[in-house]
Parts: sequence; C-alpha cells; structure tokens
Amino acid sequence: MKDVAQQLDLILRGAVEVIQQTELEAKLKRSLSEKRPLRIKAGFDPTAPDLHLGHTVLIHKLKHFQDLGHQVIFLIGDFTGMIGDPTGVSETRRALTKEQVQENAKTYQRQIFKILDPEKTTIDFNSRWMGPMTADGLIQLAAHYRVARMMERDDFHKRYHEQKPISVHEFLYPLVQGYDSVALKADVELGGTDQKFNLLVGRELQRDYGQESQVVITMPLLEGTDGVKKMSKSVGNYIALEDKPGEMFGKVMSISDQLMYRYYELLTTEDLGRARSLHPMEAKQTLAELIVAQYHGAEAGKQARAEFAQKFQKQEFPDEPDVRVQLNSSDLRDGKVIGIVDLVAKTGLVPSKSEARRLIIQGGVEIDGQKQSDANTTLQVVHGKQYRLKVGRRKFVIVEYRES
RNA sequence: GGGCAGGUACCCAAGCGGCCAAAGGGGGCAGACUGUAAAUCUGCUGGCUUAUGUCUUCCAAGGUUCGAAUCCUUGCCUGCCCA
Repeated sequence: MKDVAQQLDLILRGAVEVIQQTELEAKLKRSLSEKRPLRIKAGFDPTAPDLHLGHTVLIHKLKHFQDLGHQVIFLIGDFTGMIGDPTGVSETRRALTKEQVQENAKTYQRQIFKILDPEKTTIDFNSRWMGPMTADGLIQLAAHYRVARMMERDDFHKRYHEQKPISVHEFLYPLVQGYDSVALKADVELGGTDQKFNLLVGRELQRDYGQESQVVITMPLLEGTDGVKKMSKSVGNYIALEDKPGEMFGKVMSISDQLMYRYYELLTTEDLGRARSLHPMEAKQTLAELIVAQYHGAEAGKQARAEFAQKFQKQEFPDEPDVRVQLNSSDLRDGKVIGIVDLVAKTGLVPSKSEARRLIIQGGVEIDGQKQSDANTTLQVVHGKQYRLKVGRRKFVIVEYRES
C-alpha cells in the first residue's frame, strides 16, 4: 500500500470538498499501520439501474480507493428508494419487490464492473438493516435529529419558503442514509455535491451512536448534454453507459466545446493541456472515441468514429440505418403509392402524423437525398427497391416494399 | 376544526362567460449558419382522412347557460394564517 501522501494525491483528484481532510489523513495513517483497509461507502438508487456518465464520476472515485487497497461498498438504497430523494420534485415511490431489486442489482453490476473490480467490491442493500427495523427503532433513530437542522437542507429550505409541499417522510431520507453509515461503520462516504447534507447527517449520527465519524468527500456533478443541468435521466440530457456506440458517440459530439473540456476533466485521465491544444472538432472526436471505447471496447470506439464521419461529415447514408421499414401492399394506395406523411409516421420516429407533416413542411425529410417539403407528395414505390429516408437531422431509415 | 389563496398543455405562467386548442417564457423539434457543434436568427410545438373541418383538453363529478378554462355545488389535492 502506498504512503499517505501518495494516497491523498489520488483521492483528492477531482474532489470538490473533503470534510475533514485531517481526519482522512489520520484514518489513512492508521489504516496503514494496522493494515486494515478503510471502508468506503457510496449509495445508489435502486430504481435507476440505467447508469450514465454522471454516475461514473463517483464510480471512478470508488475505483481510486479500490486501487489503493481499500474496501469499497456499493450500497443500493432499496429501502430509501421507497422514499425517493426529495431533491426538488419528489414523490413517494412504490416499494420495489425483492425480485425487482435483485434484478436491478444485477444490472448495476453489469454496468459498474466496467469500472470497478468485481472481486474487490462489496454490494449491499440498506433494506438489510432497515427492513427488520421496528417502529420503535425508527422512532429512536428519528430522535437523533432536529427539525431545524433538517430545514437547513437546501431543498427543504427552499421549498419551505416557496410554500411548496414537504412531506414528513421525506425527512427520513437523510436520516436513513445517515444511519446506513452507522450500520456499515463507514470510514468514508462519497457523494455528489448535492448529497452534502445527507453525507453530513451520517457524520453526526455516527458520532451520536458512539462511532468515529466518517469522512465526507463530495464530487462535482457532471452537467448533462445540454451543458446546464446536471446529467439525469428524467431531464433527458444523459449519456447512458449502455447507449449503443453510435448513439453514445453522437451524443458526445453534440455537446458544447466548453462542456467537452469538462468531460475531459471528469471522465478521462487525459492531459487537459493537450486536449486544449487540439482543434475542438478533433478533441471532441477523440473524447467521444475514448468514452465509447471504455464501455464498448476499442474496436467499437473506432467504428463509431468512422460511422460518424460518414454520416455527418461526408453526409453519406450510413451502412446501418436506425430503422428499417418494410411496406406491403396494404400500406399502399392503388397498390403503388404512399403519402410521405404516412411513410414518415410509419417509421415510428415521430409521435403522430401531424408531427410528421410538420417535419416535412419544415424541410426535415429527405428521400434518396431529395428534400421533400410538400406534405401532400406521394411516393411511387417499386417492388423490391430500397428507399433511403432521412428523418430529421440524424435519423436514417431504409424503406422497402416487399410482399412477405 | 375555522378562515384565506390556489390547482391551466412537457414545465413555469396569463386568461376569469363567446373573438380559446387557450397569451408569454422555458424546454423540445425543424430550417439557415456551422465543426451533426455552441451562440444567433426564423418557423413549428393536442389528435385526426389538412379541413378557413372535426374530435378530445384547462384537478374530478355534477349543475346554470344558446354557449363555460371562465359562474354555481360537491369532492380531491396544495400552500398560508388562526385554533
């Protein structure tokens, strides 16, 4: 194991805040002398096993600890999942069944083990200790914290002053998350900066329960593809680890240059100065390739890059379309023509025919490279011939008429 | 338990008897411009056999009216104040 200074170097990289660094140093020192790895905890939502790049900022940090020989605990908050973290718009969620939780856990593993070492990672569930807890236990737990302190939490505070609803059970979220640290005897808890309050509750509860307080390390929140809001599935500005290579590449390419450097900083180990010295377009493609390669392999990265160049730089139709549509005679009028509105609607890439019509009128549809902006146009389809349809900016469809 | 203010399209928010499929903003989509960028400008943004047509929408259910998002009743939900 490396000495304290070397360990700190890696641990602090990219971190926003460490509370308290002196405590961390003491823990590291003791860990070395007693040859006892630290217990590093990070909690995750059980309902969203669709991990995206935003989550990986934290997972990479876990990996750092793991590489330093510490014990990483990947905690799935299946109990807290019933509450739903009350950040802004919150709703009480329905409890997941054991089977669902297990399934989600599997999905998590498939995804996180692209970064973490499966051999060295402990996966736990907070229902393990919260499930059997009695109402008595919960009352006792709740007695450890004050309402005024609770209201210091940013979003509670804000909602309170904006006269927005806050349900009592939402207070349980930080409380239970904090108690998880007690149950796990965590030495360190990692979280996004938005988790700071919850993480600190853990420190206080541990102290109250007679344990040494955990060190809290916050990591920056990764902005989503819009460059403004934090990456999240509900906002739809995310890049999922399981996005297809082409899609993943495309999403990275559509971010702003400014955001690109942020991604370099938080998602890669590349030298920032070098990235900045490249032409932005080149730098962005390199970044996109790197990211695709991490989750799909080097070959997929190269391929995605080549396909991108074909689709958008040379403006050629890709080898593989996004959608294939097969028409048969019942789709055709008089056995030979189809209105292009119907055709576009048939691809399933637009939600309604009105939307298809709009898209056409606005010039967003091409057939075999010809822009079609008259919504009343019909297409003569020849049996067996393939038509190349472009819908919107980035969707490609092959249409074929064939009797099956 | 009592009083008050609210609940409008993906989100925020105007409208307070017909001119309302409903202003404005955000978001989204498309076009121009580009590096598939970003920024900017323009347009679109309930569905349908695209029709100056029709159907379904303004928390829910009833009611008043020739006509209701708008008025009344009841219910549900939210916030504030008083107890």
